[in-house]
Amino acid sequence: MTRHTTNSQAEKIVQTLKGKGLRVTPQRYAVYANLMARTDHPTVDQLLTELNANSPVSSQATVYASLQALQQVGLVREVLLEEGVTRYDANVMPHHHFRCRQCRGIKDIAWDAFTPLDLTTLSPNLMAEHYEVTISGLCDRCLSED
Amino acid sequence: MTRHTTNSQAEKIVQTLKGKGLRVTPQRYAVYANLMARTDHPTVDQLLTELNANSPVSSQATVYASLQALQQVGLVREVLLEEGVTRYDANVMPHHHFRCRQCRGIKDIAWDAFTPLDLTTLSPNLMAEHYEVTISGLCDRCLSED
DNA sequence: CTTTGTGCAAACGATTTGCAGGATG
DNA sequence: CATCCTGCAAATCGTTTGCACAAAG
Repeated sequence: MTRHTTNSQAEKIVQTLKGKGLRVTPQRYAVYANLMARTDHPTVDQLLTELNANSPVSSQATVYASLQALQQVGLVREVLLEEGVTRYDANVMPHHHFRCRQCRGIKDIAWDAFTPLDLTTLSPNLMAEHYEVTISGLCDRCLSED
Repeated sequence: MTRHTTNSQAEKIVQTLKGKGLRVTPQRYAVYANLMARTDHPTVDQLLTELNANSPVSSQATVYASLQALQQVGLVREVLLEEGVTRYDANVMPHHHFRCRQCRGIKDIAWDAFTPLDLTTLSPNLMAEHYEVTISGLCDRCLSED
């Protein structure tokens, strides 16, 4: 029994990649599986460090390439909430983000946490298609640490 | 009569800078005045190009320094909506952003365009202090150009 | 076996930094 | 006139690219 993924989960990830027309390489698999297993939207550096923590799995350039490939087929997306920091997220369903102003951590907020906004009244000249809310404040951990 | 700013507007900007404890230099003034006069959240490059369009006003390094100084006293803020692109905004009042997925242009959306969201129901463990909405779609120009 | 991915190192672009001379209050 | 700002060039950081070899289907 592996620590983070059962065989059926692994197989599911392989099928997802194949279904999108991506070749399944150990590196690509590792990047996607890691992103799927976490909800903290890591940076490339964090991802790379964790992948290679035990044994070398992927080079930096390949992580970049993998993320680009995954992004192009819509399995992964970028999260931009902070200057100079690009984070990646395997949750491509619409959702909101909470960012702690102290520890800079990020938490997903369920899409239905809010009553849907009415985009039709925005402006007759704009075609609004999608929206997301970015919330800032203090997270549970930083609140209790005061 | 100048094109973009009357003398009283210029004086107001000088007073704003002084009020925040910033020395008023031609470069700093130019950066802030330019940002105040536009609503399109330019990048450093755009800002620099426009400032020096007629006569040399500021170096690149100084624009960066000016923006940093202005940001620290809360007269200017960053807008991050696109990978690798940092934009600057002299409108520090809370407001939302619309981003056109075609021309990549950005429009401000008034704060009261939406009924206020209820942040209290988010989670008992988070202290949500602020939020902003990011909307995407097609802007008026791109809609009519189809 | 053909196509695509990987890893390395060099290249790149945006931002930061060190420092000497110049302007501000 | 003490302090802070400016401009230049070099340094830095994240990301991309060129290319030879390796792996996937």
